[in-house]
Amino acid sequence: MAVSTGEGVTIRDVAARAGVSIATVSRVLRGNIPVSEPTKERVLTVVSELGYRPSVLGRSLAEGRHAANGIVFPDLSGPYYAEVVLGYEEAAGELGRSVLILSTHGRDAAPEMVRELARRVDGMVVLGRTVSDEVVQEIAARGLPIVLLARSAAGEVDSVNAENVASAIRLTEHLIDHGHRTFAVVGGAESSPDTMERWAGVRTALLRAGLTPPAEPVPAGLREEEGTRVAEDLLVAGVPDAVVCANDELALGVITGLRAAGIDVPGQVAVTGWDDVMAARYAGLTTVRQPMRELGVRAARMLDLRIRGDAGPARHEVLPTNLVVRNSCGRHEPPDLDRR
Amino acid sequence: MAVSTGEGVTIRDVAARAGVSIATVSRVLRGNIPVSEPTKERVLTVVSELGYRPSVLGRSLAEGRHAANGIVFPDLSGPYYAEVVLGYEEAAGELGRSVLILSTHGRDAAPEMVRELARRVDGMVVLGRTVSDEVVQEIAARGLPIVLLARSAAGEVDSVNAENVASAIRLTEHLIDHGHRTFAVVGGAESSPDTMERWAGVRTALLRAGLTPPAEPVPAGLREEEGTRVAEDLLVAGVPDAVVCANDELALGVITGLRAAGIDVPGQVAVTGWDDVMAARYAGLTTVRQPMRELGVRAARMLDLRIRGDAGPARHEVLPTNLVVRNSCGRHEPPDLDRR
DNA sequence: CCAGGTCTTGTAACCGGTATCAGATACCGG
DNA sequence: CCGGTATCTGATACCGGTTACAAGACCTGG
Repeated sequence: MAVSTGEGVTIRDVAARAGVSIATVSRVLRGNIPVSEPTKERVLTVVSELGYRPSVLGRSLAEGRHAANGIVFPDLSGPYYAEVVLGYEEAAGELGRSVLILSTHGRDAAPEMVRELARRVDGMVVLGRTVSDEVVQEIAARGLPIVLLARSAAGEVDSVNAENVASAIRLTEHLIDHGHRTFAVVGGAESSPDTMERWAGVRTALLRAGLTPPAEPVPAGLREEEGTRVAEDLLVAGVPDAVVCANDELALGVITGLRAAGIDVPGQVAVTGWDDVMAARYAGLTTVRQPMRELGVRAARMLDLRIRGDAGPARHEVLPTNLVVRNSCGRHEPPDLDRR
Repeated sequence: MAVSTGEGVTIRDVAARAGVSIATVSRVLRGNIPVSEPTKERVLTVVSELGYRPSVLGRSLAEGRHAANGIVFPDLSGPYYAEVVLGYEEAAGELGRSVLILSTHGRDAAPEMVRELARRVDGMVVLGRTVSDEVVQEIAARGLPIVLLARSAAGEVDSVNAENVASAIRLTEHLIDHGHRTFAVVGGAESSPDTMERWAGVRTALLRAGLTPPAEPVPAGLREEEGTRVAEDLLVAGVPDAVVCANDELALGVITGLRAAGIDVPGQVAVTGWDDVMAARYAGLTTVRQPMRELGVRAARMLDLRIRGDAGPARHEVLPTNLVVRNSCGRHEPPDLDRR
């Protein structure tokens, strides 16, 4: 009979009750070394009687691995990181690995928290600029597989990124086609390598068209409130033809701010975002969609390869993105509100 | 000099180099048992020379605890779960605990995955109806602290919930004030205890007003596409005055579907959601806001108490929610687009 | 000068598994 | 009937920590 739910039952209990040594129990359970049929059966019977399940800790200590992956991200607010993490968890789960998450929230203790995480996993994904390159290098040098996501590759470390430059060029060309001539770019800056690439794309397209790119991005956090604040600043500094924002939340905030001041969007100013979050559809925001979930999935698979011992030079994957044209960049005929 | 980055350095290496026993090293590092000043200093010197950091696995095995919490949720898509998880991670992090996540995705293997998670943590939060009560009870019976979130309390288990009934009554009364008389409720059903409570509230308010509540909710998953599908069904079955949806995504889908068929929302039909996601603001959706992040924080704290050995009867926290009136329930003067 | 107490430290037994090595048993052909 | 070889299995040394127990050094008061 099942004596208990299995809590506290150790391999020694099973061995004693089955009249075998712990080594034999281990062999039966792992299945990698042959055990005679009658013995195997006896052990399995006892295992199910006692509800025995090997301790994860004991096994991990003996095998020297955790069967767990980590992922570090700045924050989960906004759909972007949440989707990436979800894709990551799903893929990692299918590969039989648990997932430890760590959100840095820009805390000062972030490097120490990341190091701590590194001691609990067999490999980890670092999302965006959550910790410095030094910390990443230090951990990688220790032999822990790392995959960088949405972050320029540092040294010999694998990375997964969404395509930024080409999409930014397409987006900017579209705006130019609408007749827009003066541009502002908002948000991002060095804290986010992704946005730097986008701004480079915008710059390239403008120069190609013989237009003057903005000197530098208007500083702003990647949140709605920041967008409305920036809108007010733009009203004072002079409103450009087009405002290209680092992400959708920011763009939506800018639109709200401009409209509150009586400015017609897109009549007087075009505004664009990045990511294609759900609210972007309802606000008619022109934006660029990136395969958020897929980014997480790819990172998980890439990491798994390394954990399984795959060597070789660093790999860098770049996933394609899509320009999604809606109304906020200027009216089209007929107004296009679908998801494209 | 620092010989290495600390990888592979064990307590025995430190002990040997400092000329003491491993017990002494352990004592110095834990600080719970006095060690003479000169010895302590010598040990600490070696520790920093070698960059020694105790193994998480070794320590956990010896102490019989993981210093990690788990959280189980159905999915991360949509802001609701993401925000809850984020709040949870933040609070747990401050309490010095790592966070393991598990998304069930409605997989058949979910119970087994949850059991596996349970073997890796000191306690866990179960969100919504991800696994059956039996599994929850089984794990709780094993002595593992569990907190249920957004799920009716099963037996003697702690729980955190957002208030549902009173808000549903307020929402319904508001719709009745608008003059709506026939109602449909969409989505949820038994798979989500939260929605059952909401429907009970709707029912109560309708009965109080002498109106006939809908026999049962229109079945639908909690996603936009499901909403547009339901809208089509409603067109055939006859459109009610008001459609109360289980969450915002669903409501937005319904609105899209109805408008595509030429129905005026809110002119001909009122539609409401639940959660107050970002898109709800841009779509002018009347909804109920729940403190998603705070739910996660409370669950983490409650769990931590239990892990620290706090006994006593099961606790149940209920957090307040807010009715957020916008346009989708009927025109107000002046149209109210703010967040309220 | 000695019994008894305090401080400090080392020894070794855990925690719960895995894996190596060697011994026991059964089977084989010569 | 015997040595040699597979096949199974047990004993035990790990993995890297924590901690109970005991012992040695030193100090104190009677």
